[in-house]
Amino acid sequence: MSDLVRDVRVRFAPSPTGPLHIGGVRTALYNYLFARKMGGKMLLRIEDTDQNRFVPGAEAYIIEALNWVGIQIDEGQTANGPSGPDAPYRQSERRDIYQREALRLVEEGKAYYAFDTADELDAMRKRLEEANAPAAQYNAITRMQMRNALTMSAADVKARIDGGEPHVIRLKTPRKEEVRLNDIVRGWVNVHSSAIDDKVLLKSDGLPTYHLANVVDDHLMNISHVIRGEEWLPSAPLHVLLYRYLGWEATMPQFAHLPLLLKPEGNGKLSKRDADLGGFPIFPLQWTDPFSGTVARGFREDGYLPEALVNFLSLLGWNPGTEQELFSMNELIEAFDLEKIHKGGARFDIEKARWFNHQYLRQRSNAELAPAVQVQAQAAGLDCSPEKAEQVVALLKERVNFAHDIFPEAHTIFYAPEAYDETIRAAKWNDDARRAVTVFRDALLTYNGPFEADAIKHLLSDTLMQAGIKQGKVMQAMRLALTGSGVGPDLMLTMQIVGKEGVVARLENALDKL
RNA sequence: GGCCGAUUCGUCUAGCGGUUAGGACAUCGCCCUUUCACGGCGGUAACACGGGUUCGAUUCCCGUAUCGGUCACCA
Repeated sequence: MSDLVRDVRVRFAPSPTGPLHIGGVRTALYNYLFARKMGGKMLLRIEDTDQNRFVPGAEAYIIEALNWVGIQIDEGQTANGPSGPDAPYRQSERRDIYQREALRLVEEGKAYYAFDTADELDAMRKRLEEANAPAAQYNAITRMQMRNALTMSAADVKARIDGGEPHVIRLKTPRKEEVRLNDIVRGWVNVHSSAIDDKVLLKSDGLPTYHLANVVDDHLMNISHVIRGEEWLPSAPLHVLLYRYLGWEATMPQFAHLPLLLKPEGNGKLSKRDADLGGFPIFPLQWTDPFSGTVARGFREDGYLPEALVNFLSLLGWNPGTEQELFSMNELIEAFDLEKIHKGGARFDIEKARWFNHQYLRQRSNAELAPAVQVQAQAAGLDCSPEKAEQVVALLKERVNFAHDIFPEAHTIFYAPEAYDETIRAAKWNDDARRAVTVFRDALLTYNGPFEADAIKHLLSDTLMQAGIKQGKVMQAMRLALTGSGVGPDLMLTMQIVGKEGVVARLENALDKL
């Protein structure tokens, strides 16, 4: 580790093989929080070195998803193309660079050409397994039985390459060497080089594998910290070795391997299947698979607010050590600290995400939420003014977790009751109740004041008092008459929104049917 | 299986040798309220196990168990 003060530069480097997994979103978030906290830069690099797994639309999806959650990219691939001094940012467009470095390793004797076919590799692994070898790998021992530059003459190798025979470049992993790595999250990790095999660096299609590409790019892009998922921990020592062989160890980035997101229950890491089973999303945005047409739900489409998702995700694997639970993005940036990232995996509990959504939903203004109600009302063929929508929001937003739950919750406002709750009717509908509804209706008929909750409340209590009826005894019945239900939001406000004519009509209908 | 890593309430977590082991979600109860919800208050609930080290271990070390990751010309 260097004591040199180095500009913080981090990258999020997803592979465009489909929609971004929620764990990837968290990785991106942690990178972003750290970059902002340190006054550094956040890069987005597209790791598309596997042509077979390329999925159209995936890159655009990733960019849109990051944008939606509020992660700003300083350099890298954007919706408008590459932006920054190290372009291009798609690895498929940087193949010359990787080839150059791979060749350099070959020339320096740190890597070598290999010509083994897939079948030959399979046979080798099978043989080793049957021989009960601890691990079936292509390494310092087995490579001498394979078809590569170490077992062939230079002339033979050259002839094969010149003749166009498919070949890869493999790392010549040292036989005995302790590789150490000081991970910010996990501390020192030691791995013996015998556990690292002769990984393919450059594939036969001329593109690099992840290992080569990420090391080369992180170096060239001056990445100071590699913050990535724990699934990379086992290959981190290999990357250290690569930095060393490429002569870049002095400026090697620091590593921080993040704990995984686990299934809500049971064993294993969080998968799409868990999401489907649990009825919740696992992708930030809805995704339509371009091949099958299958649609996967997204947090955004499911009604989650981006700030809620961010807050929820931020606390899955990290905690500032205070008892604060609600954090804006800026507060997260302020509080974020790589040292406080946990080591253990975190189970994904959607209940908590819902609670966060509730918290942020209630912070949104009525005007912001009103359109959601209007759209649903109109879709249901109802007339709903912006003013009415706002009133409905004001009345109900604290009762729900999602904006789209407001309209259904407002059912008793938009629709006069067609049926009445039988239990409440049996318990509360009596002579006093009928009389209360009658006198209130009569009072309403002659009432000319403003039809607002406060005024309605006074009118109601005055009327009931004059009729000698105890208000508490009949309110439940009044609610039944007005809404058909025994439960619901504030009745006076409900009446205000329904309007005087509507209220009178409902009362008369109740008198008729109850 | 080899290698690497992890292990505090059901869940997310605080804790970095001495605490009545704290908070949040969920759950239960009470209060508020004409009802439900929100909100407020309170309750139930955890240091995986076994050895050490120490005056003293949730905390440090070693085992065991369990879980996870990884062992591709995928990332």
